[in-house]
Amino acid sequence: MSPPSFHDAGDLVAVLTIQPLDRTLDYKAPEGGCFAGAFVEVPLGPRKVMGVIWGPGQGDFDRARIRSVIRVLDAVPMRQEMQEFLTRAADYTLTLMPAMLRLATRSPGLGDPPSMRKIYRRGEGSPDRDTQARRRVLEVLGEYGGLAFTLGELAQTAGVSTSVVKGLVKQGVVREEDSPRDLPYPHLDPALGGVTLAADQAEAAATLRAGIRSLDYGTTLLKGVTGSGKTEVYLEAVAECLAQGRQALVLLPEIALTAEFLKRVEARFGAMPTEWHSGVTMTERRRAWRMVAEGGAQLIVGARSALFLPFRDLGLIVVDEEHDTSYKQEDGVMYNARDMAVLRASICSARVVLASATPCLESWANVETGKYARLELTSRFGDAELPEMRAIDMRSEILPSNRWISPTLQRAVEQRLEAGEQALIFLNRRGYAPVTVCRACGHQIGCDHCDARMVEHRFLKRLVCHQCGETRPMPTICPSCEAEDRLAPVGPGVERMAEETQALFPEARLAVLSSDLFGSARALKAQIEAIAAGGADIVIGTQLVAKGHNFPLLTLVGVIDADLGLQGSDLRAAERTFQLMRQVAGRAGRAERRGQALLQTHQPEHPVIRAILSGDEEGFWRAEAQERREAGVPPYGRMAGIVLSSPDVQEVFDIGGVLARNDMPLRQIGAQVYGPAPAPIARIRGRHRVRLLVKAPKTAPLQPALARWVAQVKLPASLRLSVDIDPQSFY
DNA sequence: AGCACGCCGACT
DNA sequence: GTCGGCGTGCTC
Repeated sequence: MSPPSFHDAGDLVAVLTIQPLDRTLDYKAPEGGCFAGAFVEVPLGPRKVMGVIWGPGQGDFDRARIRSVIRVLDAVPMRQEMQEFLTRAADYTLTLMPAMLRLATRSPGLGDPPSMRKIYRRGEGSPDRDTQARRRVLEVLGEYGGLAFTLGELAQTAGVSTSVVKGLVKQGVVREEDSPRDLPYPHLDPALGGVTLAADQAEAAATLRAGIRSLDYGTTLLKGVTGSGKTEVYLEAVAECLAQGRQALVLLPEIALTAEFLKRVEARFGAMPTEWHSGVTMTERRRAWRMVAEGGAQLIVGARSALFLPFRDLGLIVVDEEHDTSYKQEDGVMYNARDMAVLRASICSARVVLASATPCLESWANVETGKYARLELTSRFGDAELPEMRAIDMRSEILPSNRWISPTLQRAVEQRLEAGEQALIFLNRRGYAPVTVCRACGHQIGCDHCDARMVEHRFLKRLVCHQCGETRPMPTICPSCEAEDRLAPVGPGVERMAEETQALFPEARLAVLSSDLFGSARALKAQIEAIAAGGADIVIGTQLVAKGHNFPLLTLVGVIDADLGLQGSDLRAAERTFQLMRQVAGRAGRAERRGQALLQTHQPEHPVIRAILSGDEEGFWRAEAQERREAGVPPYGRMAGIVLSSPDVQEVFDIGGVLARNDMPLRQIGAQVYGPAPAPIARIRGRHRVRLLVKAPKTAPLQPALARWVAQVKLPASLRLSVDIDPQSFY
């Protein structure tokens, strides 16, 4: 079915632009006509903007004032399924269409003609004078029969200067041609051998392969403990998808994980896949975007934004570590990549594999209702067992003040060091100390722009606001009472744990893994590899270490504060703690040696801690599901967060109050409003923030009701309103 | 998002 | 009388 075309004189087209208007605008079709989906440039007021031909014109605007599309851009037109995906994603997240369109056009130079470069290949005849340098150039060209080189490549391979090549070009012996700079990616061979799969892996892989062959939509939760070989299994699904000639997408929660994954893909398919994330250069990004559209990229590995790439024929989306909270975009367009993956796949008849050792409750619930299929891998690869889990009851440990490593944990670390093994000290808190307090007046140093405390980073010798990123040098004088040298760190962060660990084990080699200590993903990756190779005795890390890195020598995990995530009244606190603790514990004992995880806790009888220790996963989820069902919260009810922000405190509370009082549209669908209350961070970058929460029954049409509700109130220009469907966290 | 239009305070 | 503050509204 070809897209509608607009080729007659006087044809009107509706154009969706990337300007934040909540509707399309009519234009006259360009000279030479256009098809629906074409990327175009249109005049808008005094400017030219990019847009997409969305369909036939509405015809509700004064014809005399309608202007013409300026030109059709040289890019593969947007497919109908992408239009549908963007529309439905916008409806779901209550986002204006132009914002969705911007997500789908994140390619540099989208409108430019294909960028060209000079390439060199064998021409006719032989050179006038035969020199050694010239002969080498021709040898190289002969050796790689017919292959083209860039000037630099050719000169370097032949070991001559570029002027030799230029000389040969002049005589026509070497031919110079223009070639598009954006070339297809190397071919991945799905038939190339993988590793031998264990019985349960092979069975799961066969099921996934059959799903791919169905050419129909379907989502499968692939659950397997750390080390059970989920990656090998879903790579089989990728292989089947590539064999069908369709494209595959693998989403990873963390850029730092891509390097390791790329290597595994190369080992499995004989070439590197296409990368897409914030660390990819502009040129590579342009090539990737074009090749995804043209079909010159078979497998894309990337961050959540890769969901909006212009796939030609997408057959499979893998969401690795599907429970990971970083899949939820929290600013700009607020979407959950896991849910959007399912939506996208359902539109283009693709399969989805959600892989995790600790799936989120939403996915469990979807399995239960039959929306998702479930596959489980039980055996750990190489017969490694799950670590032994034990609590250290901090109420009976004797510790000096400002110390956090209990004698019990200290002894355990000692034993591992003596055995030549690695230990991990885990604390999910960056920096040196979370609070800096003045001993003279009790003042706690806070950020000037946010209602958050400044965190001391001794490594940087600065105070850092973890909310807005604002930093300032570590003061020596209390900003409140001006007492000198009375500022003291309170509480532990990883940097402080490193200090304590070094004092306890002066001989040990330490490595600190915290996201803020690395300038680049590359530096982090190098450090991780060094640790894996035995370059450290004790690793001290934040949740960064929980994310799927392999440390084969690591046999002990000590969790400094297992209660940390249980504080606050966050709906998902229990779930998060359970997942994080299990993942961190999963770092221990991968190969031959069984690992041990020790959890320092003040409440060993807390149901979550007990569930973690007993390993009764099903029991934990059953209890958690029961509680949420009773409370009518996700996944058994629906929620939305509305954040109002303004430089004026009075204004946010006033408007928040007005919204709360005019809740008729919500009451009509059986929903309730809570608030307004100060948002979790009551002030960010000088803007005061107020939050309202909406709770609705599972089947209620929440989004249209929210839209009607918000539309009742006239918002002042200084006030910003953002709607977050399915918020991840709320206090 | 830009950018113009438009209605009220301190200046040549 | 005019220049310019940024609140409000439009862009096919």
